[in-house]
Amino acid sequence: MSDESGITRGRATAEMVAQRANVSRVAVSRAFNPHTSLKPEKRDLILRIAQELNYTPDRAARALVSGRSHLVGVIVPDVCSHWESQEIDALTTALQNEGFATLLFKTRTDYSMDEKLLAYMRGFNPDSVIAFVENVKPTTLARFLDRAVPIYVHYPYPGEADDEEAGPLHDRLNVLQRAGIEQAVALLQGYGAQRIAYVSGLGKSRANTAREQMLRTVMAERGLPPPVIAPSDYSYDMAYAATLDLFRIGQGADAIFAANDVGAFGVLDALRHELGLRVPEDVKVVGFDDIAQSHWKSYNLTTVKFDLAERVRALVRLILRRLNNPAAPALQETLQTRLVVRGTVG
Amino acid sequence: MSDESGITRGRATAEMVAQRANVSRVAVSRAFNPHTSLKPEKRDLILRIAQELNYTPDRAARALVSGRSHLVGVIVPDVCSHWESQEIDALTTALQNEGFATLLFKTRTDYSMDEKLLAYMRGFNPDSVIAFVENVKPTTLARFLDRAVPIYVHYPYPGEADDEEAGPLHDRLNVLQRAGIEQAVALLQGYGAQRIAYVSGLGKSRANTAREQMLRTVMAERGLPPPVIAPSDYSYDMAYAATLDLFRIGQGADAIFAANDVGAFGVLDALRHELGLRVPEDVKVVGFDDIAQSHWKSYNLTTVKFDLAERVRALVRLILRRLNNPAAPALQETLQTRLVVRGTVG
DNA sequence: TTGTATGCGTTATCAC
DNA sequence: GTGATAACGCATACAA
Repeated sequence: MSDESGITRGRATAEMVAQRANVSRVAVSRAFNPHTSLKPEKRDLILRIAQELNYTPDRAARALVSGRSHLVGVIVPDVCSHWESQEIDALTTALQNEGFATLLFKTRTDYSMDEKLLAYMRGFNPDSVIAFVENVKPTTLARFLDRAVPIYVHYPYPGEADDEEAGPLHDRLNVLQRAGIEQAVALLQGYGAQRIAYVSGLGKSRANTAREQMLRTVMAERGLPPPVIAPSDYSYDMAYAATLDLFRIGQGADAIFAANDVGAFGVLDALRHELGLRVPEDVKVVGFDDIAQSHWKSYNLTTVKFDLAERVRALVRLILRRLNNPAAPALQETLQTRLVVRGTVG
Repeated sequence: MSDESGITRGRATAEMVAQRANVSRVAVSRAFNPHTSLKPEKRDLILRIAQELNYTPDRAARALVSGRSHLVGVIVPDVCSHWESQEIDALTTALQNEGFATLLFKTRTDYSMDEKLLAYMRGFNPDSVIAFVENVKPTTLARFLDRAVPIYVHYPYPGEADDEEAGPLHDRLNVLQRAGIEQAVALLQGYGAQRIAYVSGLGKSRANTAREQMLRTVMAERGLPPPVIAPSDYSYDMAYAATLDLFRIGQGADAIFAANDVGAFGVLDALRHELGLRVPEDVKVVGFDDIAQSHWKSYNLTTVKFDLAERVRALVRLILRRLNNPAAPALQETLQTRLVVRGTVG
């Protein structure tokens, strides 16, 4: 617009940098792509002038021609859910270090990931998409994201991992929950618990059903009666109410396994502040996730831990490997769990 | 690539839709821009075929020509900080409804928002940028984001709001903290508290210093001695430690005002679980934010509330109004605070 | 209402 | 090592 005035208003372009440096437009492009060949002094000059002019290559234009947006879509039902906010935080940091940016999308809280959202997201051309929501089929995801690489977080059912010799159909992160759950049940058993209840997560969620199945399997293996299921939805309030029901309407329990830490907090508060029970003397409690709040004194929760840092590293590895080699067969990473012992079992 | 095969591999393009619908490429573009003129039946046909082919306009290409990326950059030091995660969540939902997407960027935790990040962010061409970090100068933000509109969240000092007749220099959201703080101090005073301590947030943060100044002003107005300052950094752990110091090394207090709710949780746990004091009988506690956890039974915190929904609506209004009228003078919105009374004062 | 031509800022493909 | 030229996918001014 005001090109003729010599004053740079608005965004600087490669053309403008080229003019000031007395080089071609293409040289400027090369200066910003390390693997290209360009005389070092020339590159330095260009980069210096670029900085003076406050120039950065436009990623939209770059995406158009290179097919890489350097955007990673992340789909979550709830950013403020504790575990997810911590994962988003770590993921964003990691992606930023690799030259990517996190693009956030929210689903409805009822987990109904509709095609509308996927179509909407596709418009932004993410290079990759990570779905925290377990109930979206990888095929649906893939159908809507032709260019993007979906990463699927998978929670195998007991025994399922053994059938995987054929290899997965889609890139994914397998979260193996057995180790942590076994350790938790052993600890509860060691302290004399017999009647173990499970305050569930959202019924539809695969993470929840896999967790419940695994608990059931492990308890059976160790000679315990099947767990009593108290239906909940991962939330504090619902877990609180479910615990009241369990003891007022149901038969109570020696120990409660919550589907996540936030739920465990609801269980603890219901036991202590409304039912007048002591933890761990009267009832023992175990959670799932090991979020930052779990070590707070009011809760000091014994819980099954995912290693967040390792989980994020695995996700980033999956993304980068797929981007570097689009034709490679489906990739897979696995993540273990383990028990963190604190004050709610003893 | 395999255009000739008739099988649509990879991303569908407007050209392909046009061919199938026997219309020009431009008609397809028009079909997706409601304000353009196109015969309704033709538009319907195009949209139907687009859906069949799984076509969505490429926003990168659209951004290139329209100058609108429909991306809103959000800069945060910590996604998992409770207040911020709730704000990001609400903001993402609201933006999504308006056709925008949230682009997340993380600063260092020491709040050193360096120019490197801003240059990095600029590459993605956000239409607007919201900075939660208070210590970045609006002018710096504006310098790096020629095309984007920075929205600045501002916490006026006591009395400062009166000088604003000249109008602000940048679009911003003013958070007026006086009302909520006044109500809190009045309540504390009503229950006989005299020696009030302030467990601070991060010293450098403007939100914190403004909060502290306002508390000091209000207390002076109401004839109370100045607050004892216990330095902290918004975190649970640091607030916990600061509280121990306050009572073991310092002179203690009748009431503690924490700079945020999470800090208040640390204060509560330190008082109850380590110092053996009762709340509210021995010490009264007030927080700031009213995050979702504040109503949990273990804390049940009396706190000064921002209305999250209103705050997000104000931010979205600012963004849209600026985008619709780039030449308008600096815009401003204000947000009030108020006290939510629960169990930690009484 | 519709189609043609042009340009957005960049990278890839060629030449040299 | 370097520069011209052609895409990338879309929206807009203009002409019809």
